Amino acid sequence: MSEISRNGVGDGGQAGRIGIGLELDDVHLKILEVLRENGRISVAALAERVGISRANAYTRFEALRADGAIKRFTAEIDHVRAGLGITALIFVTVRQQMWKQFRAELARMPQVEYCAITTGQHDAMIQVRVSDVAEVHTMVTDRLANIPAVKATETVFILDEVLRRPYVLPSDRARPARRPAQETQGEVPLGKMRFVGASEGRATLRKEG
Amino acid sequence: MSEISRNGVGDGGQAGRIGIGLELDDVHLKILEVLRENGRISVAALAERVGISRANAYTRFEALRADGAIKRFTAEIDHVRAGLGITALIFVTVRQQMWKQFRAELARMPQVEYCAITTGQHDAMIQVRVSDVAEVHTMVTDRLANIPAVKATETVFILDEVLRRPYVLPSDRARPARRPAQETQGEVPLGKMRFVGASEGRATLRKEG
DNA sequence: GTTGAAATTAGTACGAA
DNA sequence: TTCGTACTAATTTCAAC
Repeated sequence: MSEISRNGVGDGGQAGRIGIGLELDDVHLKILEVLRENGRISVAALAERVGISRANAYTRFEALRADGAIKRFTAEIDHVRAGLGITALIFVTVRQQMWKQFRAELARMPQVEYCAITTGQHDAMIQVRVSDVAEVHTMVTDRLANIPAVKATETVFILDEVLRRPYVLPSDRARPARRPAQETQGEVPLGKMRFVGASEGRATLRKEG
Repeated sequence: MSEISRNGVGDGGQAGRIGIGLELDDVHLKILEVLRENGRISVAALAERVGISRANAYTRFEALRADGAIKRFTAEIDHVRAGLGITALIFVTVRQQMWKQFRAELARMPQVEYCAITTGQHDAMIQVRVSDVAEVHTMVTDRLANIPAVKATETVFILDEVLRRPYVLPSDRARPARRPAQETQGEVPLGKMRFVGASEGRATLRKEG
């Protein structure tokens, strides 16, 4: 139910300022690294693992929280054990200028775990978790189809979740500089690698919601 | 990097056993509910919020952990503030019987936050977080395209993440029984609601990886 | 499954480097 | 800023009920 940060594709090129507030240094990143693996670690143990004093750890911990770099702490739950063995992705085409309504309806659907607005053929992708396949059908034909904002949907099932990392951090990609790209440029069938941009009028969608 | 549980679409219809081990009752679910919102809450405070004794809370907390219903605790990090402002979805068509290789390569790509095997037109969806759009291009044409297992890709960008719930739980959908479906059946353009099954041979893919 | 008291640990405050 | 220490509050453990 929480609004989360925007991934401005438009302003991403400039990069530069990481946050309006806190400037994250290596120590901050290391704290985040530890915390995403073990969200329940004590600040004392955190300080030791990062190699700073307890007082410093408390200060930085609070700063990261206050700044919003850490949004919240959560338990990762095994949805299958919790009785929600079915996961589906529903790609939604949304009628323009009806995003506010769409978002409001989403908030009222507890089965929805994630929703992102995307470029490409569809306008949004939502991930739902339910107990059986019939419920997916009910959701799509009963709930989504009744939202005027929804023009069309396409549903696929998730057969297996191969990989889930708590959160990717910049420090993860400690690659030795940028790799020379020409080693592959010649032999790779680039034609099979499609990038799908937004359809017309989508650039303004974010402002409406 | 962690393998996570399978969502067996095939065995989902039978439902029934939630986990081999622990049978989750209402108290367990309430504990999970609290924990997914606040992963750092003390067990003492948890006990109070759930309405049980502390000793009981400790017992159940440990049981949930041991059983695997709680997989881990993690900090939700604002990727934009962390310097990874670009999120993209890459839909991948994987050459059959090369899943093991595909998974191995995935594990070596730190930008990948999530990967799921899906039914439908493509075989897998991966979500990546990077600092700029150029890095997406590099990833797709440089890394993914070099994996023999990858037949084709389709990339879309995430413009906005509208909703993210820590984890959906069965107790969320406290709907008053099953809603009568006929109220909508007549008027909804069901033709616009597509369900996309797996292409041939996909049913066996999970065993290979 | 609950309560209460001991042992441990966490969180705060503050002076010094 | 960061560190180290001392102080206070809270949590966890363990016992008996």
